[in-house]
Amino acid sequence: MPELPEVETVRRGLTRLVEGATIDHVDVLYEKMVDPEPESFKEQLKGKTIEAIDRRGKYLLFRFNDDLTMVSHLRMEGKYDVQPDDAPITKHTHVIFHLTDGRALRYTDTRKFGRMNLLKTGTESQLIAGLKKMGPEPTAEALTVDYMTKIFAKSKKAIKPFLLDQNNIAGLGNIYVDETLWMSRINPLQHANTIPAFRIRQLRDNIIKEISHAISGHGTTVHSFSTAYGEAGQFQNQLNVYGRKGEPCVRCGTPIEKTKVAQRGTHFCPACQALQEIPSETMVLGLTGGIASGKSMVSAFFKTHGVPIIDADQVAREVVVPGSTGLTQIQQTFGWQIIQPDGTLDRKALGSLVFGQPEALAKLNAIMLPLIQAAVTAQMATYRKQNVPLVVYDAPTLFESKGASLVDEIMVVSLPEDIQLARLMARDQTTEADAMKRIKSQLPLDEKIKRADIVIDNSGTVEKTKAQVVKWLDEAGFSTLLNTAKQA
DNA sequence: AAGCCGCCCTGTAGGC
DNA sequence: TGCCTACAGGGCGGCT
Repeated sequence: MPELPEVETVRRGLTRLVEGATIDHVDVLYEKMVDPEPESFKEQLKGKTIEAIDRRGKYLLFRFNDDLTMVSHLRMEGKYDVQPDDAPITKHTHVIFHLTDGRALRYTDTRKFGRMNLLKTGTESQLIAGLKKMGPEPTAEALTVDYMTKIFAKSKKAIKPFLLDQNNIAGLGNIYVDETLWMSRINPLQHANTIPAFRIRQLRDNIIKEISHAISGHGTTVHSFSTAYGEAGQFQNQLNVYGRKGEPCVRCGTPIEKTKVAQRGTHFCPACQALQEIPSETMVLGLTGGIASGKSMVSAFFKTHGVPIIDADQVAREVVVPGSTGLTQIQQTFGWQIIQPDGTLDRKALGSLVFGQPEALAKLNAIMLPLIQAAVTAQMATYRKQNVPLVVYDAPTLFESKGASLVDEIMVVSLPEDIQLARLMARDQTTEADAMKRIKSQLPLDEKIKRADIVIDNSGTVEKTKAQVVKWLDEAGFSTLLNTAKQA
């Protein structure tokens, strides 16, 4: 089912194959496919040369000499291919453009949904209903934050059919809508006018990014799409939710669900993309990274800009202070030996009990993780109530401790392993073997990067790292925070 | 006016 | 094995 990236892939392929070619004559085998009626359609195209092939949204625009344009929509299954003129025709071939060079450009379409309209060049944007009202192309230049904000405020529609509507944004279809909503953590049923400003911005960035990546990957092959060369696209290997019903969410591990929204099969993660009854304008940024990666420095940098920090390590200590239910549960599970004479938790003793003991560690996690999650969620709720624009959740084990679905965006501080090793050895005065063991005990960096929205490269100077954070703050719409810090 | 639904088509997967 | 139904989904026309 071609969406914009597939149509663009077809356009590029066809341009290489038939630009400059001249039509000898045309056969129309399925009359309803063309407009005007076949006799006039064939007559007008006789002897015309293909000067260029353009695209607008999911429409192809064949430009001929003498101000003639053919608007072609592939709909669900339409395909073009170029064959020697005498090659046998297949069952679902409906239109054949015989070229003067002995080849033929053929249009095949099993379900006959595609349409071709022939008209005077320049009139197509008025005469073709779909082109007349079509929204901007999903590029950084055409799809502005201002425009998005304006159209979202005006519509009560569920976001899924809203994005499928070509009058709002050109080129998105069922697959890329599911994908970009997952990337942006928006429930497909969320009403457009209830989506907070920071999420609109995320969604815009993700749409632009996803469409351009898909074009680079020559489109997605699901069911039947193939390029003009008859090759399959590559992008289906990069889909995160579409067609992945029941498989774990790449980000948080919750099984992907499939439902029906606006008559369309709809895939989403029920944890990451929860429906927001009372949408919050507060954005929570999850900050993580490997040991000695420089995450703490980035966290401190946010703090100097007045961004509140929720510190996962600190919360983990708070939920086991003397008298807490957390400490009681741990004592009941592991015995009095983990309680010090002053009533506090003996971390060293507990550590040695669970180190290298998967079962004991699982028991400890079963006690700790829900307590930490509850405490963190409560802190987030407080900030939301105060309408704080940005909060950072600083969590070294964000993914391992199931924190990924609690946050709105994930930033990973990244460092090549050799530099990380050197920094860790210098910081903690440990041996190489010991430092390596600790690095290897964590989720691998490339796995974290795969699940991240933003990666901060900390292999350079501190200033270079900070500059990347400043750039993100600016692009994410928090430039006022930067100004505040400068004045302070 | 905005939003919802059925229709256009055919092949295929899954249930019984 | 075969028959039946549901499903795939882009865009448009018609209805509320």
